[in-house]
Amino acid sequence: MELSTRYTPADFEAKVYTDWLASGGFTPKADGPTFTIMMPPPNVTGVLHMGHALNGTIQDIVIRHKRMNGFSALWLAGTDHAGIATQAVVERKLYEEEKKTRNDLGREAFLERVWDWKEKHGSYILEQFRRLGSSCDWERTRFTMEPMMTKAVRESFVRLWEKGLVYRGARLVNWDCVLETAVSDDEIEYVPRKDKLYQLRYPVKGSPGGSNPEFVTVATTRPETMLGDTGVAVNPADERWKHLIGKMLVLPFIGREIPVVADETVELDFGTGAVKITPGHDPADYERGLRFKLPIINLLEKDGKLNKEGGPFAGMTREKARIEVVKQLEELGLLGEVTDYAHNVAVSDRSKSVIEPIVSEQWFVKMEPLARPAIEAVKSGALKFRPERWTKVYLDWLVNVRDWCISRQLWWGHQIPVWYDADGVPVASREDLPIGSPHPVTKKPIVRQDPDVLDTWASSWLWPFATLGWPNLTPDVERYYPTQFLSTAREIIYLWVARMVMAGYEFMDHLPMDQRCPFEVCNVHATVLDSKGRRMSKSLNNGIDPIEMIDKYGADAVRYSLVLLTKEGQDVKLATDRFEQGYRFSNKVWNAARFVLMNMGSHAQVDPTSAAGRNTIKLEDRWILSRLSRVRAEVSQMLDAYAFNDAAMALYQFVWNDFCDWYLEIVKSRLTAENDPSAPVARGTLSRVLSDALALLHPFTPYMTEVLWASLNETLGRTQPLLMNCRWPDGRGLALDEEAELQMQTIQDLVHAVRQVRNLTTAGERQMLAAKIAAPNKPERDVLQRHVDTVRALAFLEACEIDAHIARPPNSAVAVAGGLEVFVALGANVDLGKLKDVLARRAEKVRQGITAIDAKLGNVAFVERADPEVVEGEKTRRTEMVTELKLLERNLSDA
RNA sequence: GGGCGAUUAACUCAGCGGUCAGAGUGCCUCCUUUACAAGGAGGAAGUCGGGGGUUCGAUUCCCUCAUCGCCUACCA
Repeated sequence: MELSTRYTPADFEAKVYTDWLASGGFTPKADGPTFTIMMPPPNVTGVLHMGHALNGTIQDIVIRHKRMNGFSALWLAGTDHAGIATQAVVERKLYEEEKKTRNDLGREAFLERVWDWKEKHGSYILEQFRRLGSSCDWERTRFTMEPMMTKAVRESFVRLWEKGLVYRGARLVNWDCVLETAVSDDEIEYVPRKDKLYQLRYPVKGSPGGSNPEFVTVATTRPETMLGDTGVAVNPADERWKHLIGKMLVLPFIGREIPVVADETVELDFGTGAVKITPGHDPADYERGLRFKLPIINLLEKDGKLNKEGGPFAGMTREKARIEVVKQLEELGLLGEVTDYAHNVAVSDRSKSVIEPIVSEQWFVKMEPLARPAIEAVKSGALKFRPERWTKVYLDWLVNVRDWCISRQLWWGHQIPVWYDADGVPVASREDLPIGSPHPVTKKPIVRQDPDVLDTWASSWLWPFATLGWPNLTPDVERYYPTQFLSTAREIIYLWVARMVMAGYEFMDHLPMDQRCPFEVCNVHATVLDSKGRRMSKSLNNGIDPIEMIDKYGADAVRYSLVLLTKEGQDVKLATDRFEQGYRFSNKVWNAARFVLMNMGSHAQVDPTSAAGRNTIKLEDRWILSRLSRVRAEVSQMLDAYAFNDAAMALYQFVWNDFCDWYLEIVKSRLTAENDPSAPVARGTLSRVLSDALALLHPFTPYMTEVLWASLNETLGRTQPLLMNCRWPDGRGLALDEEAELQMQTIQDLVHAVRQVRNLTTAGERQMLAAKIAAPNKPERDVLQRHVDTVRALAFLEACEIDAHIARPPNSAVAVAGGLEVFVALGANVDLGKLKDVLARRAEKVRQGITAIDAKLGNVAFVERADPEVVEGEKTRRTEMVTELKLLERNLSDA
């Protein structure tokens, strides 16, 4: 295949993906140990954002790495029906296009619309994951509302029901008056708002009327809720109100008599020190109400209008009622101060309407018994968080876990599998109970199913096993559960992660306890922020579209950039130009591969690790193979430890710095020279290093490496499977070669010094590109003399003389590298000031270094207590520095 | 109010008890040499947020303060 000079991913990404699918796709092989990842199912309404792209990249790196390591690797994807979000999307569309509400259509017809929408748009985000290169087993793609999930949801619900963990009760829930549904605490956001703080006066029962009645003054931001007040709380230590504790107040408008109670949680210095208690519409008051056994009064209809409990205000919207209540209190002289007040208001995530806490009949799940094993899971080490600190977040939530309100007044979702007889006796059932059929317990006819649906998380908490076929103990359940790795965003640690762990322990009870935890590792990935450090959000319109970036730079570049930028779990500020780093790297690999390929052809190759290879191998070959050996081991170990950033960095440096900057440059002359006896082994080394490097890079940049792999196979006439299905490099024949690395280091230091001095002068100032090098140290001198051609080529020299001692030529530029001196002769009238400055600066730095070391070595405590190796190291370094300083000083005085 | 994280080069970030503190970008100088100019060679650039402490030794560990961010919480 002809490779373009520039890396153009758009040319091949789609084709490569097709090839992957054609080769059998990403279905895990039937044998071998398994490794499973469950993708957090994105909302069907979702569009890929940077967080998804990062998380998709992480999971794909892991699964490809495991696949190459011989695991039967399953990455299962799917989407979440996302109750409120999806229903809202379809409702909005319905209204925009037909001016109809869901009630106009009726439940069944509306649900058909939602399914239509899902069929049309529901795979969009998974297509986007595919563009990223995600190697999910698409044959096993799931949806949280498909029949097998429904079966699992019912099974889990009925089991909890049978254990007495499901209960129905009048409880305070967050009510969305626009969507007319309860929403969980997790679906609420708090927005700062400027409101008024009103003081209301409640007359004390039996106090003299007329001009000087006695009042208790309370403060509130929601005066209309006073209609539902059933008490007033004061702090028992409050001198202002103490004497009224136990007295009754008369609630204006309603005339209800309500007690003054003593409650230590009332702040003395906020408002008036007296708190109205509205158990029906305030979470804190609800708690207080329970404590003091106060009646609960519900003031609101489902749409937020006041019901008959609102007395004269019944039928008004809550906004109107607020205005009216205040007005009429004022007229009665019962309104105290009104002050400006800034506070946070709870708003529904979906509808953005103000949340009303409201008492409502809901289904709940008792969480405490479920939480216990989930807590134990982290304590026993069965579950590990990465970064570790998230363990605490997880535990804090579980230890203080509150019962889970699982009913939602929506249509889109799993309808609660509870049926009632005519007396309203509920029963949960795995199978539908048709109307008229006998109630399994009371034997009376069933009259209706509960109209509510379950919270979305009541299906997604079953994701790790329901997607495999549970409650049936299918071969997939047996084989792929429990999973090994979960990667997700921090904000769903409670919503999803903790609940999956609970579900695993609760429902996978055919397994022993130590095999029930649904995943071994929970990786909490970084949050991607915009360049100013704000969250990327639709409302701010500050998001960077990953697909746009893929179009521009390629999926590999997007993946590599994200991994290079995100150090495990640490938030990352992102700007579009950051993707250039990944692109440049991809381009570099691409071109390095092109270079290798164009030097292969039909030329002879010798495997550098073979006996024949060892006869003709040269220093640079040994060196790059040693570096390869090192990076292979490091990357393997880092990926096993899920240290993606470290692994990507190590590969970046190996490919760019070691392979491209040094090895390719050194080896060029051997490849172009005619009949160089060391050329075949150079080619062998090139193809070995490229092969291994492509394989090591494959999990990170799957598309590009696959194309280059195919080209390499073609050029070498190799028959090899797709790189995706190849084995992870095993390091066969490779070993660390300390000697080669040390000798190359000497060459690199010298080349660097020559380039330095070269670049201090212009072409006109140099008589010729000739350097004289003084290397008094024999081992160094031998290495350099043996590789003088390499030095000459890399330092762009025409001539190079290396000797033990060389007198400094007149009018020459000097560089000092360790114990080496480099001289480049210059023309007669060249100003050497610039060169002297460099030497002087360097000398100063070395002098400071020596002073610092002397201070350490002069410190008795250091010499006695520090690690002997450290002391020895300091001494060695001192000797080297002294040598260098001498050379620097000599050359400074000469010049 | 509690908890967590961050503060290192102009910018974005690594490092995290002991080699004169690193990368990418940007900046300066030079180079069209046949893998790559989205490249190559070289260079400048940092009292590692402030203050204490532990230690022979602190950017690294502890305390504290400051600033920014996130999560949590019943100040009505």
